[in-house]
Amino acid sequence: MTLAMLQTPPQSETPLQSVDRYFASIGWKPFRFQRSVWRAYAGGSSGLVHSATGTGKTLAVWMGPILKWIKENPDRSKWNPKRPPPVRVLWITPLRALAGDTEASLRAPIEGLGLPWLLESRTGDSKASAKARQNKRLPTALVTTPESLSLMLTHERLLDQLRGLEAVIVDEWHELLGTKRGIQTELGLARLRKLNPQLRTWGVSATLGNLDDARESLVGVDPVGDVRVIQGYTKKRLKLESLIPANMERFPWTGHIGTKMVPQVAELIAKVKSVLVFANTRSQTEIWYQHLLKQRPDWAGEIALHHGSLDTSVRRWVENGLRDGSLRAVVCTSSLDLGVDFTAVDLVIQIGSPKGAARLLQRAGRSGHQPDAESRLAFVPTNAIELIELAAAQDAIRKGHLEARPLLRKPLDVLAQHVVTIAIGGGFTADELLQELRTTYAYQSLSDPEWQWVLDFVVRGGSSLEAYPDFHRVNVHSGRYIVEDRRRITAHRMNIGTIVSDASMKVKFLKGKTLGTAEEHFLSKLNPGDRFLFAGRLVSLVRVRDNVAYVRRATGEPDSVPRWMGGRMPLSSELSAELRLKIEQAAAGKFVGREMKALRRLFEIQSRWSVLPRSDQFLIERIETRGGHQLFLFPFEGRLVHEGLSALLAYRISRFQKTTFTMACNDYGIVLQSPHRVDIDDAIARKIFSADDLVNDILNSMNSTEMAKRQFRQIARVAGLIQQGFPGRGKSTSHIQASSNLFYDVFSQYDPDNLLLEQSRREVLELQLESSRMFDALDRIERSEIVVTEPPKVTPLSFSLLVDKLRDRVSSETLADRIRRLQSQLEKEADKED
DNA sequence: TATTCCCCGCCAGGGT
Repeated sequence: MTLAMLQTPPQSETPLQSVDRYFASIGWKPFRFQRSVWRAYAGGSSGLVHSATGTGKTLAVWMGPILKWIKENPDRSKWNPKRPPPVRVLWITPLRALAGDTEASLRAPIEGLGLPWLLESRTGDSKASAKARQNKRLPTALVTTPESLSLMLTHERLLDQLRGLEAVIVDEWHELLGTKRGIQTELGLARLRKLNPQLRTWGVSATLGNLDDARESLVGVDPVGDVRVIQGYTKKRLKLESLIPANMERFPWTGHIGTKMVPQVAELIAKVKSVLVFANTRSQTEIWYQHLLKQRPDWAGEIALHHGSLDTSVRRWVENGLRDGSLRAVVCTSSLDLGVDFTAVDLVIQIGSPKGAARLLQRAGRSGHQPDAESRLAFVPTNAIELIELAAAQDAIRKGHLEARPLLRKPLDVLAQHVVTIAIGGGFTADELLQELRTTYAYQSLSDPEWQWVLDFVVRGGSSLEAYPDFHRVNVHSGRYIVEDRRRITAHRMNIGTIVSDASMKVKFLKGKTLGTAEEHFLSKLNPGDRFLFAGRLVSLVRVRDNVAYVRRATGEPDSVPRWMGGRMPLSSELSAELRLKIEQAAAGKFVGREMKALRRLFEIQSRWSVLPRSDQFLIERIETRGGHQLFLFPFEGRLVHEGLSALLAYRISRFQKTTFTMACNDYGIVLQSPHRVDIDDAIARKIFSADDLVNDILNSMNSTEMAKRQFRQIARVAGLIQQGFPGRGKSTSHIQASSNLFYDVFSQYDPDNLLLEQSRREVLELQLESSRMFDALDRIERSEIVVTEPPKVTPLSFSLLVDKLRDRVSSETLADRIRRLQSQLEKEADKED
């Protein structure tokens, strides 16, 4: 920072001139959109700014309040850095790690303009003393997380200060949108607006498919002043390319690791200064890291790993290495999708399916992280078919068909938590709070009975927990809801938040260094002495004690790579739709782009042996193998939908054809295998693809109770039925699952109308099974021409499904059926021997 | 014709 910048602006300067001078000092000329944001802000508007990452949105929004303040305090001789103004701006960011970085980038203009503002952050990482100090007097601008905002609302004495807040800015709003964290943020924003009805709300977001939802949920249903949606810098240059396998003919039709591409990827990495290598899974990053090192042993120390199971200290070290340019490449999961400005990264490599166009765009934006720099992404297929996905993603991006983030519908678990939060932070009366809640987009349609139910739930535990004082969390005194018990207040504060972690154990060296965490599930299957790859090292298990797995370095080959559970990322519906169009183009003989040209031979095999379906066709392939009769169906709707569909179809067919099915699915299709030949024409005639009665049939076809119970664990946690204990020292998940099952059973039996039960069933349908997408898929299939082929061999499209099925058996047949069938086979064998 | 399954958050008020 130059000396000139550290001076306060000359008295003669207008605020805008001061800001221009600041921008000039960092070598930028403000973009037109940035000035639009300032104008909107000065005019008292709220708004949402969206564009690709690395295009100056943060500064655009931040400068609004700064300009306004300079204008209101023109007498610069009175700017006294020792007496910073009271709190004025709250900046909310979804990542703890981002809070520090954000603070640094917001600080630059404060110092550059010589403002007397105090800027601080407050997250779970902050020292208790800092929080205590802030509780007495908040800084002029505070960077925090949604959870920490919630926590602040439990401190009554903070509320008075927050009344003086002029602006609240939510960064990376797309990241929170459509999640319970986003809902928690909405509730916090409503509270802040209640404290100061004139509050301006601004959001910063990547471009996404449902900007209207993003805007409305950000500002609430009755915003003060008008609301602008401002498109940021649009000229961000983007270069997407695929690494085409050197020998496409020999490139596997299936598989998801893609190590055949290691030499080509290493060559690419060698050509540039620093690279982010994104993989879809943590185990994949471990495998690729090892293979890259094997390919280039001289890169030891220059390449690193980054994923969510690694210890924080390791991750910070890696992030710093990227920042200062000392690392050549980092193999990571979406742990590096957000945050941390790596201006040094000049290439992003994506290994395997990007799953969605918006995600690909976001990742590409991690390179060339400056408005005038070009983002470069190289896609590395792990199997031949995947090349279609990049072709499809390019089309989706070009057409602006980016994924929408569907909003959640008034989840009552989050609401129950928030109500207790408000009761702690000074209390409320029922009508008053209801009015406030209905100003949020999420709860605008909250009905009176629902509201009564929530109040009843936090006051006396609902109708089934009345006998247990532990669940009488809120007291009512002459119409005012408050929490008096200090222990209960602390317990609530420790459990604020909507993220429910999986069961995991620390992994440590015997000497004490922590490597990270791994799933209980994975570690429990290992025996002492078993070798596995973890945190980029080969280690062997020594023992497990007190929820810690102790390991030592090992040599040789790994026996296994940890498989972390976790969400399954299905292909987005937008990308699926583009993919069906690409296949249709191929069917018409159009092969545009390097990816499609490379796939030409594969597509020709597919059409020779079977058919390449047009987008108004639905392909079913029937093949007989040693394993039995196989039906391959290709909705191209993503894994989650296919899981639901496969169970649904098996259920519907078995209602009128007596057979049992073994099923498997991937992002493209479904395979149903049966010991008997299924009369598919009959099945189609009997409307197995009908969307009628879908929900009932889904619930009957799957173990929906078990799914609901698992979903209920999260709901019970968020709603405050289960305390997970001190942060970082959570109770084991098996313990939490056990108590959550208990609640589930008690409610089912004694309180069947409990709205949290209803919520868990709904979340299973909407979130786990994507039932609305399933509905759309069936609707589309019903309108399509159904093409049934009998290929002579397993086709390129079917092949990976066949392999998946061998690996991952999901059977619809009961144990008894299976035993009977095995028995009859054995009898046949015996007959032959006779 | 090998291997699959992201990420994120979180307490603490009273004496010198």
